[in-house]
Amino acid sequence: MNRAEERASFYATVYEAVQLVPYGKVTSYGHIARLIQSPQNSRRVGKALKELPTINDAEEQRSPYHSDNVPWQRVVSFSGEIAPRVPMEGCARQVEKLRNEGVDVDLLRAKVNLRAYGWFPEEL
DNA sequence: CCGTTGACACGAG
DNA sequence: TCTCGTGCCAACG
Repeated sequence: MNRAEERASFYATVYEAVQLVPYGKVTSYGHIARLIQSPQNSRRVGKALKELPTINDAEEQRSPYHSDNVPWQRVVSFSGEIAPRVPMEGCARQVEKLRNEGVDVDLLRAKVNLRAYGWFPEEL
């Protein structure tokens, strides 16, 4: 497998795992990494989500995964904090999406209570 | 080859 | 709780 193929494979695995996170629940980047048997790659999970195409770009990129069928908003930091990013707009969208599905978000800290909304199964 | 970056994790204090 | 330091690892210049 060359590098591009390895990357596509890794990303697809990440997206499939993220699709398993239940509506109204959240998990962490590190947990997704563990679920896909790649515990050292939590940072890369974030990278994969960052590069998740929009539904419009998906077709052109031949990608079956896009921001409308992968619940990217359900992945947060290990502390429950919603990862800040530039542009900050993305972060705000994540907060809104979570609130729309009933997840309480501490708006001041941009943080979710993992004890109430966390989803951390040992295995798939 | 090296240094820097980044939607991260985690344990010490 | 919260701040820091350290570990990780692909991607880029």
